[in-house]
Amino acid sequence: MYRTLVHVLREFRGPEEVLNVVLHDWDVMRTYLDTRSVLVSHQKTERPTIYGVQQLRTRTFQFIADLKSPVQLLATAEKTQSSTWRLRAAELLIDVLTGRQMPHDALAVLREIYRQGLHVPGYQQLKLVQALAKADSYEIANPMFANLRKALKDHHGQLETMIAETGLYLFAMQGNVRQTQSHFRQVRNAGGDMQKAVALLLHVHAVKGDSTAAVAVFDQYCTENPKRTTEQIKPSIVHYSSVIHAHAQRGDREGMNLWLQKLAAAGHTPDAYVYNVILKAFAEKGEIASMGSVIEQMRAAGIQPNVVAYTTALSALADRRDPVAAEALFREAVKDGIVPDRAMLNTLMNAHVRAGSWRGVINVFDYMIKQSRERNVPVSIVTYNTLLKAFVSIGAPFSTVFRLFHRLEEMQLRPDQYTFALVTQSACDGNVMDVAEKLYSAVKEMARSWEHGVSLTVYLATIVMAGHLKAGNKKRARGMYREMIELGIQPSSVTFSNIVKAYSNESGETNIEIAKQFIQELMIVDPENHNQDWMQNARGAGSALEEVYGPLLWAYAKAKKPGEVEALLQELFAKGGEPSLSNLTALLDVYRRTDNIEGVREVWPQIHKMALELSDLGDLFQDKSALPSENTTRPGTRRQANILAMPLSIYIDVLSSQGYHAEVSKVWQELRLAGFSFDSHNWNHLIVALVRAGEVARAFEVIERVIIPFRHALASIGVKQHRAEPSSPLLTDYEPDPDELSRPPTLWPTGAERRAARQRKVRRERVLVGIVEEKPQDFAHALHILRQVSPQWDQWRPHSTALQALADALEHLQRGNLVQPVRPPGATWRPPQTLQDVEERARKAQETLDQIYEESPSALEYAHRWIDWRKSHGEKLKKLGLSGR
DNA sequence: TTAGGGTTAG
Repeated sequence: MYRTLVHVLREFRGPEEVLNVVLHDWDVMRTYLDTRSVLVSHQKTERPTIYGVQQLRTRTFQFIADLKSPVQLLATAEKTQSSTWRLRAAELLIDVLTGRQMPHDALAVLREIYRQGLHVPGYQQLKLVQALAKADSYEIANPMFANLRKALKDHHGQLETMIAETGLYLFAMQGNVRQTQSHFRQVRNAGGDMQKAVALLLHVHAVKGDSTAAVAVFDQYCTENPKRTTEQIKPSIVHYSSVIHAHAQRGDREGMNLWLQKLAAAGHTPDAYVYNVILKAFAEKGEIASMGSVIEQMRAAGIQPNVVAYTTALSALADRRDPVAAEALFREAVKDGIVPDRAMLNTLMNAHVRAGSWRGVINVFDYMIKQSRERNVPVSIVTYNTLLKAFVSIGAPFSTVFRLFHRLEEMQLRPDQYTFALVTQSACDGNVMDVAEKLYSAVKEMARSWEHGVSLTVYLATIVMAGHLKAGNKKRARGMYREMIELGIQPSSVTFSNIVKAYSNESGETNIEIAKQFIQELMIVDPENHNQDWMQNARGAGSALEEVYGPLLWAYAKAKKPGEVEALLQELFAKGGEPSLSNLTALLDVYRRTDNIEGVREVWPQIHKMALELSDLGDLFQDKSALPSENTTRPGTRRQANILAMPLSIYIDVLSSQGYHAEVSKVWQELRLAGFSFDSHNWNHLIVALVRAGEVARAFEVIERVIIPFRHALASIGVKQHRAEPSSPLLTDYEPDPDELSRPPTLWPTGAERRAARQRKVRRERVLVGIVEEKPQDFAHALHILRQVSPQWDQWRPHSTALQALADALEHLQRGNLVQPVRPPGATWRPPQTLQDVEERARKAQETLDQIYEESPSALEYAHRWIDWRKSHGEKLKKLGLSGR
């Protein structure tokens, strides 16, 4: 009867009337609705005949959740309803909202009823703490739990058990091992639910990546053997999956496989959670192809990838700095029926942040703000942290970042450890180390009590230490390192990498030797002290080794010491490291610097092959055509497949300087056909290579047809001031503005450009004095401005080495000479033999000049400007030695 | 489906 009544009321009177009737008949209704009632908690297992109870409960909750503003309703009721009514309403609303994972709405209800001088029972509040913890809102959940525990400390029985269980949940989710263990004992002693308790104890070790501890807990408390001790339980799939998670978290694939086998042997089939843990392990290692096959397996097993699986895959694409692939996958997810949530949108936004796609960042952010207004749910600190990261990467002045940081508090958003890390990073970048130290101390102080939900991590300590190293203050860096050890913070491979980098980058043999010695000491295995814990991370020991050895490898490469590079690589591989794009490129570079063409020819194919494997994203997509194609003339929208850019520049440079011009052209074509894209450095190297090949007209053409249009297209993307309210989080949903591409290319520095540059400078200064205040409501405003004053397109220009080569060639042609190709060692060049020869060459030189005038007028102007500039600055240039780019 | 998975910092 109630089921029918509730439906009819909802249909004809709306959700408010549903609530009214439920509260009016509360004495009866609570039997069906209250979680603590016998009917609800046992109906599933013991009273299957009254299954309608579950339906009534689900539907009623759903209808009540449809209320526009529960807080408003309670506020109005203050004048019209009794305190009993209001209290019941609050309890019910909190039940409904926590149950539907809307803890922040539930919190608003709690605050309102508290304002009215009424108090909700501890049960609902503890449930709310758990829901907040599940939503990662520890900064709210922790103080709330601390207060509740104090207020309820005299209660015994059920509530006491629930306090212990809530604490267990809260600390397990946060990875607080000590508190989790202590609450686990409390739950056990109070006779709480051991299935849940063991799962949470396993979970805390999983979060920490401590697989040894997880296995120990499993062995102690779980057994498939029916003869169990009183404290043992029969493990469920949840327990197995936590142990798998623990292994995944430290990048231990063998351990994962072993526990997958155990899970299967116990009669379980991997579910969505298990698959997602595996997926995450591959995502961390950047193994896109493996992720593709896991997703395929999921589908074959009848488990459709859900929003979590897609978010995991998106984060792998964000790590690759590939926002276009991320957008394509996001689109495929939506097509697949996924409803994107906050985490998924944050990940998409982060993909843009990592790639420096500022327009994409602002678009997703604006979309999320719009959504949050419509749904009346505030945007979380995670989103603001991601935006803050954009400010830090674009190089926003510290004053700007600091203002934004303070604004967060005004907006009642609590900064967390990520926020502090980002602001501290900005302080280090701005070389205000005393401020960085102060921020560090503030976090250290907060971390002393768990209530703040902020912990002092290896990230923050590494940021500050690296800041001191970059400022050249080794003494303070050492101090920070000592403090890490004293506080029991395990330094990571990144910490060590920064130390190695600092010494490797300094000139002088001693420093490089110190760096080498430092690594040797790190590698000494002492099982007693567990002193190699730094190697354990989700990306695996190989990646940790790579991070530590990397800076030294490059230092030896720059110092032209191929023997040292080779020896170090061998050592790295012997220790368990693997050939990577980065370490092979260091080897390629040292061979280039020492003119070792055989070495180059040996390494390049390995790099090429590796890049092909790494850049293959196809497996991730169901629809293989979902990825936008290459070779579009619009640089902002190309898939970022430029992982080969640096080794390619090195390779081209070697080949062309040794006279192997046909090979340059061959490799360029091959890579283009394979779908790789080239960056500005590649094109500039190609210009130099073409001049070395005697192909001067084609060298000019590269500037005319590639560099200038790219520069122009990228520059004009920043021109638009207007920010429309986005209807989609995807940039690719917007038609490109035809104006952006059709405007004729301009040269720098023409009058107009110079004016524009001046304006940018003025605007940048306005940013410095606090553009943040201009639109206080709009957090992304400063980024919107910065994006325009900090032009990423500036690298799309002819570099000085390219201009130098072109200018030389031009003058050579103008004197009537042909530009002779560089020849391979041993090949001979025949000088002109007769007068006819000379005339013929002069005629050809004139032809080339004509062709350049005809086809590349803008490029030619660049070269002329360079020649003029070189004449006036010739002496200075000689002194400077005309360094590289 | 009230125990487990995804988002942000070096």
